[in-house]
Amino acid sequence: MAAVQQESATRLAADTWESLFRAQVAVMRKLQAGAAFKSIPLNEYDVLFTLSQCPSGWLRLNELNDQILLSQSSLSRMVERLEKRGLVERTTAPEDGRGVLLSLTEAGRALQREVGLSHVRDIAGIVKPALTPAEQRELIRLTDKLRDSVRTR
Amino acid sequence: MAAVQQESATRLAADTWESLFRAQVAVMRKLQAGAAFKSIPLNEYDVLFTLSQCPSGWLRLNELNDQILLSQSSLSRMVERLEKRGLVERTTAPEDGRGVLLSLTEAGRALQREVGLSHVRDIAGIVKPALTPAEQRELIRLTDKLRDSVRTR
DNA sequence: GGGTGATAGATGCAAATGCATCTAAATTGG
DNA sequence: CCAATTTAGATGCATTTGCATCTATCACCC
Repeated sequence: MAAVQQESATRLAADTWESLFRAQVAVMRKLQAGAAFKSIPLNEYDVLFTLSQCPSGWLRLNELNDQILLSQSSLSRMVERLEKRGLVERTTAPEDGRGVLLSLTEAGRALQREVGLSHVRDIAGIVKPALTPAEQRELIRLTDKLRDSVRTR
Repeated sequence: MAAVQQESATRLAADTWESLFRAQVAVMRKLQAGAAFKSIPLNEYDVLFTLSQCPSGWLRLNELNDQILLSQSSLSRMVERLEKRGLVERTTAPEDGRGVLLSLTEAGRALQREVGLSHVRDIAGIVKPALTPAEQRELIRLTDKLRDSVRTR
């Protein structure tokens, strides 16, 4: 009996992830086809966006890496490319000679804002007709809770 | 007033996607670090899994492509690799000479089962402590609803 | 039925990715 | 205070990815 409950709890957890993942794939496909990402790939936009959200304006490379689904080496090279294109600025961290601090340049901030507007429009076009505001708030609550749990263990 | 409500509804939709996406990234990071994916990358497992779920056992390449977050050409080549490794079988579709039908070989099915077990364990270890069963069911309802809405428009 | 356009996959090629490894800076332990 | 370990990020290299394009089959329509 306990084994059965254990089994179905595990099954439920797997179904939860499966559903979350498939929804993410479906939305992502739509977004990538949308207008916002002709100018810049989603991964790169995500870097610009994350930097734009950062309160101090500067973020450590490894902290950025936690937010982004990319290996350390790939992120290192992507940031190198973004710097070469003048969208991002790099400095060695003042308190840690190994570390690298990143921030948006003015051009990077401008591009993020521009793409971001278009991106938000695309998202709204997908999410608003799918879920009521109350459902959206509940979904935020649940996914935030899930993420917090992952980060703190 | 209407403009303001419009504005905040758009904002809410963007926040919803943001939260869903970040949760997905956080869980995915954990999963990729887990034991299940030493033997096979997640993308490839996803192909095996999707084929294993298919009722008839056969799936068209383009239908598979809808489920998987990969370009058509990348999927084409990945399937080529999987075939070369003896995990997947290809046939030309009987009713459409352009189409390709896919199914798991016995080896592919065995690998999917093996990795799947380990994968499900990893997922349960992440999801169960994060959300109650009721919350998980609600999350499934919302993400299914979102995905259905995306697919039908 | 034959031409016209659409659709399913494959392929050449340049760019991006990840693994393993390397360097340099910081932390730890004696 | 120095050796040993850990951590942050960069780099060589093989693999994977996506874009553009190509081929082959199918669908449409006059």
